[in-house]
Amino acid sequence: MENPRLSATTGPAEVITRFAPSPTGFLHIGGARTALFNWLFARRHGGKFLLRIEDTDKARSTQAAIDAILDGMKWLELDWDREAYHQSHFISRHAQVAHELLARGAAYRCYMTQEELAAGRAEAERERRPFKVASRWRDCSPDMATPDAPFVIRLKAPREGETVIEDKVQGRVAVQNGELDDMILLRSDGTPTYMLAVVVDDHDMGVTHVIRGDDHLNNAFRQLGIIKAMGWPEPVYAHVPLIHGPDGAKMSKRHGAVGVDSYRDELGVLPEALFNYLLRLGWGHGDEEIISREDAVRWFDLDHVGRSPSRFDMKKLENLNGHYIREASDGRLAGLASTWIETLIGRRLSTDELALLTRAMPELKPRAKNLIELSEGATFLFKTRPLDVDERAAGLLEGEAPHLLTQIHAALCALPEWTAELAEQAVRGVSERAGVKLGQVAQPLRAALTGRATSPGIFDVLILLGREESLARVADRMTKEQ
RNA sequence: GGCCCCUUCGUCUAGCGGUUAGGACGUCGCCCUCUCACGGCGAAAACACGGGUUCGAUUCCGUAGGGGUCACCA
Repeated sequence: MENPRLSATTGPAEVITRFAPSPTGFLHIGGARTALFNWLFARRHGGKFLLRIEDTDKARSTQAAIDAILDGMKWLELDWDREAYHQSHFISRHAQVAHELLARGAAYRCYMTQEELAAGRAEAERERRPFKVASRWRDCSPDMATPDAPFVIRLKAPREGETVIEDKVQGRVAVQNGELDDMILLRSDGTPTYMLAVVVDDHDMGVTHVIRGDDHLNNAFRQLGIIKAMGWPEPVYAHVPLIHGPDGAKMSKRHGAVGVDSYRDELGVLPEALFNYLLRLGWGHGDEEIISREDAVRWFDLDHVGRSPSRFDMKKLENLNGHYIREASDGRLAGLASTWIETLIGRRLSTDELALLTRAMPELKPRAKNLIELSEGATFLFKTRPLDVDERAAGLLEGEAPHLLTQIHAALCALPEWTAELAEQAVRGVSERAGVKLGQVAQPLRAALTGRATSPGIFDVLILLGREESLARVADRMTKEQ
């Protein structure tokens, strides 16, 4: 369906979207998706994507939180246009609009006290009916007010009729105006409320499309009251459903990782994987699953954003992450993994070791679905003898193993050249002579070389470790001569 | 509780009155194979329920279930 306001628009109106997080912690995974959708929509239409930090709640806003949000945005490469705005810089403008509304008779000074409000709520509670503020100051003439008493400025909300939003995601949503009460625009200390601030800022910034979480849909009706009273153009709204945890409730701390920083720093997720995952959570483009940034910008639209909330699925994110790890360059992955490896082995990696890690990447990559697994799979390269051996590897080194390893050692020692092909011939030769399957020989060899029961292909391991180190590790597990 | 929104495989989704209801993750089986992965092939798996319109409904209405929101927070 067409939005009448849009079709009435003449000229090439530039699309302007925004992401307006409140800096009370990290960049929330849900916020990241909201930011992503806004970014995509703006880029898709050649418009602007703005960032505005909603820091008017000074008690809860911190610089660290602001930094965390900017950091997360940069990591996901969601670049914004112009500077990062701070809502707190505009409070006098907000107050100005509140007074303009007052002058227009669209708002009024309300001298109700906290006690009166509390009493009203208690009464509503007792009568089991919803509480709506009904201020007796609404229709008073201004001179009746007690000049020195503290007051708030409330919007004179319409009481008849209904307010309608043609939401790009939710469709037509209507609410009876009787449901809306006179919300506060300016607090008794003169500071603006969120409801006023967003509307004023969005208008001043020229925001054309408000794409945000579903949890703001109810707010939109009240915000529209301000917009109409000021005679400003209504933005196009798109309220996207929230991301839920596996249990179906709004994503929160108890669901584990909610900040994008923990996906990067604790779960070893690549930004392109999270980008792709978040994009597909609540939006689809036919059967496409692996979607590049370029295609995302080319394809993104609001029409295909789903109307129902979606559950966060770590398994699918990891699958995507595995895909992007396999796609990533060996050098980049080595750089990323080195940090984890260094904490695993308790020391820094040398330049040579970083080069070795890069060389090993083609064998390591397909075996990891996050950077942690990638790093753990690489540690055998950097361990020092005698190797620590895990339980399963220890089992592989029992019985006939030392005897077989002695033969392997002899065969490998005899190699004229240290190549995977020759090593394979040698090891196969040992298994044939011993009359056992290759696995019977390869597994003890793997345990001796890596201390683990799983690793990259054993002949690749031999090459990566090199002749000297390989032979020494095998020798450590051979039959001990008496 | 009032108001608002939602409902296709376990999960993310495609579908826009007629399809053997498609894909992906996950699960299971097989293949590949020196282990684990990767990769390949295949399987099980969904339109919440009840009505109504229609020759026909995953589109309409109720019910149920889920979610969101109800501050001098944002």
